[in-house]
Amino acid sequence: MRLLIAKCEVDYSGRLDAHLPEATRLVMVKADGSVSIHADDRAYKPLNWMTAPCQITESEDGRTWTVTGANDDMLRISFSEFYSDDTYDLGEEPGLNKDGVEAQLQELLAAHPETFGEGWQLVRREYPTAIGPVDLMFRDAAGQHVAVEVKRRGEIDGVEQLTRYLELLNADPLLRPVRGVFAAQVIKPQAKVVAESRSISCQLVDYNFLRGLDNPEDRLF
Amino acid sequence: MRLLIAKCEVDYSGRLDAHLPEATRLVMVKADGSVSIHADDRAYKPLNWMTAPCQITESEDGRTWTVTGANDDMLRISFSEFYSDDTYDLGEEPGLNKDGVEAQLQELLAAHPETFGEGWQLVRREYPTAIGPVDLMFRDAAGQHVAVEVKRRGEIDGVEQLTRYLELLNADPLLRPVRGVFAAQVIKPQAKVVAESRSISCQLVDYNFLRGLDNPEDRLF
DNA sequence: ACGTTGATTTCGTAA
DNA sequence: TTACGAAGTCAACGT
Repeated sequence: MRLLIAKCEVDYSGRLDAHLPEATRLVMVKADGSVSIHADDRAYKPLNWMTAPCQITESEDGRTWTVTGANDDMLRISFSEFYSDDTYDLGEEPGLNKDGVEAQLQELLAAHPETFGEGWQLVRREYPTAIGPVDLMFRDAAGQHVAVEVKRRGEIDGVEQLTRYLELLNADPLLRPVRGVFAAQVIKPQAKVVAESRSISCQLVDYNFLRGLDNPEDRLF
Repeated sequence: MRLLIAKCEVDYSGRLDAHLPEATRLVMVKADGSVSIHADDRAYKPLNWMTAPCQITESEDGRTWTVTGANDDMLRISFSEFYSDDTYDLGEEPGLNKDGVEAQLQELLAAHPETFGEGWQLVRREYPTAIGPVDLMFRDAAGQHVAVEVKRRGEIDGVEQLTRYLELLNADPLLRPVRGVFAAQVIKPQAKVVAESRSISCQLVDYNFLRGLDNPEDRLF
């Protein structure tokens, strides 16, 4: 990884055109060739960047870099002053472990249909439809189909999604009638209102509790 | 801006839980207090981060940082070795100018109603409704109102948005009937299916061609 | 302060 | 490879 602190001007042209007037910034070149230009605020996002794979061409005097990427993307950096220029070997990145995302929630709910009610049985996860897969399809104690949309945070989008699925599923005489359940760790009031106005019931899910069912030793009490 | 190259282990807990095993990484602390941890690949995204506002607390021996943000977000960085530690004053960031985003597409389409058909006339941009502005409102050759939703990339969300507007507009006896057109540089197949099932027509837009109409000198041939 | 919308979104995953 | 949905989405803008 090469870290440059320098006064520079930047032009990007590709999916859009963008220009950065001259100022002092951090220019980061990573081992995969990617380049990013950071200002002294906003943790997450560089002002400009080029994702790998890309190629850096330096001008003879080293004052201009032309970075070309896929699809005519081009980044041009014109340096007017260098304050520091250091290169480091960081070695292998062992990678990030995440825990608590939607996929895990879906997995846990598939394994514990009783969360929704007695006698529920999983039909399948990612139940396919013409407009995409329904997260979970169950049959309730009475054998009626129930489509479940799983979200970490329940917002209106999720209700819209489930509504589209239900429209489609209820057009199928072999499945009809299909109920809908909107399951999430938190459900925004607006989403709840919209869901209920469409007879979709809402189910709050306790991720830590469900995880505890599978790993009783992790359980706190 | 403070740049640390160090061997470290990181734990994040907040909206999810995440763990980074020990490895050498770049830790960046910006002037606004935000912290990000970068590996030697992926231009754009840090492995872990904390957005401002947040507070950094160093342990007595300086080997552990606890960064706390809003909403119980916490990042804990445990350092085992420091390779470099430099602080720079970058000064003011004059800011980024962009060109070619949705706003421009909307502007170009407003100036060129013939993109949609002969005899179309613009009623107005950002046509106001109770649930927000419609990107473009036209009258077609027959004088019928047409609401246009403009996107750079046409996905299902945009169709939903337009659908909500159309519902509302068609409830107004002075406007009714209002047709809908979904205009984008690319339209995803699923979005197209949903749009057409609701009698919303799809219009692909060539940004460079439209821009060429206004700046004939830029045109290539 | 909150909600909505766009983004050079990026990133993962399944078809 | 493509296409779609999620993201610790982030960030800007309007109410």
